[in-house]
Amino acid sequence: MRVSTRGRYGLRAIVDLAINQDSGPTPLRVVSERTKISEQYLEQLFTNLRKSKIVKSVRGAHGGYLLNNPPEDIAVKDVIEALEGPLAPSDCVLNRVCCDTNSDCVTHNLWVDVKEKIDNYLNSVSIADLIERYHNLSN
Amino acid sequence: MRVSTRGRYGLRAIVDLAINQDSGPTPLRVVSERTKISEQYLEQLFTNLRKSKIVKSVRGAHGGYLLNNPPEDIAVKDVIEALEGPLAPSDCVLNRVCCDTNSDCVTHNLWVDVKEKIDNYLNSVSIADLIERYHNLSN
DNA sequence: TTTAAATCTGAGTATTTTAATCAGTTTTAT
DNA sequence: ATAAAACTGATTAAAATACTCAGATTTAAA
Repeated sequence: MRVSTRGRYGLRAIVDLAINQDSGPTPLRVVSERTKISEQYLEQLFTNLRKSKIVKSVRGAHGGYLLNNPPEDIAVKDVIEALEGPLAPSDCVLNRVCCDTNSDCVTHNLWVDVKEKIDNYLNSVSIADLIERYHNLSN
Repeated sequence: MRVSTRGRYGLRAIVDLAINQDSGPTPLRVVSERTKISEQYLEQLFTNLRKSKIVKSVRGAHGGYLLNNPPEDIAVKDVIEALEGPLAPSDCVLNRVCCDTNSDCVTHNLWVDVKEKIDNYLNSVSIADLIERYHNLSN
């Protein structure tokens, strides 16, 4: 039950973008320096984030990435799903066909419920929330 | 964010044991037949379940496994943790040292909260609950 | 007292997933 | 022109997962 580095690194990168978004597009070189995530790995992650409309890109010299929406309107769930696909404790949660070849097997609904709990929570927390909570810690 | 087959298969095996526990110890051969999980893989899983006191074993001919407690008193969380160790969306949730080498990094508390949500839910559902919910579906 | 059914033990292996790199091409401000 | 940046697709290395294999040990019953 682990979120992969794609999701975790990507989320940290998005938070980094959010904090520094005033100064125009941020190149991945800079995000890489600040987050210590390799630039090439970030490129891979940002391909997904762009396709999912979490960020928009500015190509060429002085280009970089910008958030496509204000941090208040980006849920953590959006970012994680962009990078990892739908969260599912078990494959049977996504497919019609159940894990047990029995369409209403004993444990199927449990995993559906677990997914719902996680989805609801990650959908309730925005990038702005993360930043605010972080600042509150320092007080 | 997936529960491995260890956890999912193990849970199904425990439910199978719970349903059939009246008739004395159940050998893994029989659990294997009913659940379609290979007997050798079940052996591996039941080693963990026994060490975690979820089941007790009766060795020798006519032996098998029994639940160590009534199904009402076994939480799904107990079974999953016995088979997979503590659930953690990120390593930093378990270690003192945070993912970001910064002891209060932006995303750390998020993963702590996710773990808490999952733990609380899986702790609130017992094996007896699973069976009851399953029977209700058939009505 | 042999036999067969079962748990128990530890190793080994094949597959899949994850994490990351590599080698470029294309775009664009200066 | 040049340099800085996004973009693309392939490849590789490492780790985790999902098993299997080959036995040793225990015990009820014939």
